[in-house]
Amino acid sequence: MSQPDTKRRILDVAARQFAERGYNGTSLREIMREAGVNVAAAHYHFGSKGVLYRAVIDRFVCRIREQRLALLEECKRMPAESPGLVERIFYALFAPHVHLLHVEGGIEYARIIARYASEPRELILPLYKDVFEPVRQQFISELHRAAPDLSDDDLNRSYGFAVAFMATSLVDPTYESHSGNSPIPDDLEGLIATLVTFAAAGFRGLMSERGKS
Amino acid sequence: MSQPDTKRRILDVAARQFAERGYNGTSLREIMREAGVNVAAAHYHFGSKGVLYRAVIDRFVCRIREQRLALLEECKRMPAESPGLVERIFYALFAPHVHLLHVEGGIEYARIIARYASEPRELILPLYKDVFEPVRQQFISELHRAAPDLSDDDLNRSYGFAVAFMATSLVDPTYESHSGNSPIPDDLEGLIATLVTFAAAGFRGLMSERGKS
DNA sequence: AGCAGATTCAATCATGTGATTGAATCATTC
DNA sequence: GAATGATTCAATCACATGATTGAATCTGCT
Repeated sequence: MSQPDTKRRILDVAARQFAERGYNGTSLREIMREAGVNVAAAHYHFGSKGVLYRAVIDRFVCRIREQRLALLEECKRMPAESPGLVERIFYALFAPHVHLLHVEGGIEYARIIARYASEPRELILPLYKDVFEPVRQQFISELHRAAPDLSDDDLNRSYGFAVAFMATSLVDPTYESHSGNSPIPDDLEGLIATLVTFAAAGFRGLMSERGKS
Repeated sequence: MSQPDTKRRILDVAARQFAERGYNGTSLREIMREAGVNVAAAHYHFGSKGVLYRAVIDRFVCRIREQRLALLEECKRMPAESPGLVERIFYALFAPHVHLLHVEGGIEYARIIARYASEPRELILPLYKDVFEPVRQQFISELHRAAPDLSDDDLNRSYGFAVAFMATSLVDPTYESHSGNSPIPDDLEGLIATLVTFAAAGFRGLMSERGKS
């Protein structure tokens, strides 16, 4: 390679711009200008804008999936009635995502994921089928084991709630305008603890509410 | 007017398309084609694409704000130690939004709000300052009254969590692919109850967690 | 040195974009 | 029924978009 690591530089700049303005709000030309490369290089290395988008995500999505499933595996070895099981399940969901923020490029990934549901369907659907849906099923079945009385609908909703506020809490564009701080604190472990406490308590709230009548 | 209610038809079609593909994914030409009107009509009636987007939102955003503040007013008249106060606060946040789904055009509005944070900054920032931020402050101060020991950070996070999963739970594009159902159930009251239970329990979980050490 | 394959480049294609213009059409009022 | 103002229209502007091409350049190998 003449330029050192052109491909990597494209990926870095693309990640930042996709995170900032979304897929439709970002143009290949703008990416390549910031990366200092010709527009054709993007097509040479990736083939199309859509493939580039997917490549940006693929740099992180697999590692985080592995970490989640590994943590979930530990949960599976716990008895269903273990006192902290629900907390551990949500920890397995949140921790790998939050820990990514201390990794180079992790913030960009988190912001891309936060706007994931708003991106063009044809872009996100294959990603969902390949990666997110299998993970989701594992979590749902583990949540079911922890709360066998909850309906499928309640389980699906709870998981959706957790994913939703995990993703958006890290990137809330309004957070800085009311609180002075960035939505991403220095104390990542504290943030994870807050996420886990809220999600587990909410989930347990549903459990006891359904147990009433 | 020659065509009956051209302006209204533009707003309806624009709402559907903005909800489906977002601001950058939607073109004026596509809107006007579906509405059966000339492109220039959009500029005649609204002035620009950005103003049209704002007009689409403004049709609903005020009514829902009034409803929220009215419900919150009732909370303010309750003593801080009232047993169901937290639930009523979150009810005031969720119910007006969910009830919108039974109103003509309400689903489109909900979907637009769900992708709100992903839209271009210059579009959403004025809307946030004008409408969402004042409402947010009222809710935060009421949550503070219900939980005086929680830090500002916890209050801000809790409110952000609640808004996040309220908005996304109604429009999750993947919901139909795992559960058979639409994310919007027939039983809106049941959905509201689920949202309230989860949010209030999560919030109370934070309260008791912070009270420990 | 010279070859071959990988990489980068400027230039261009076809299409789509928001916006604007000025003429045509409509509805209303006197 | 003519005049007036509101509305709609086809046509066009200036520019941005993703993609492609073929020539130039670089790199590593013999």
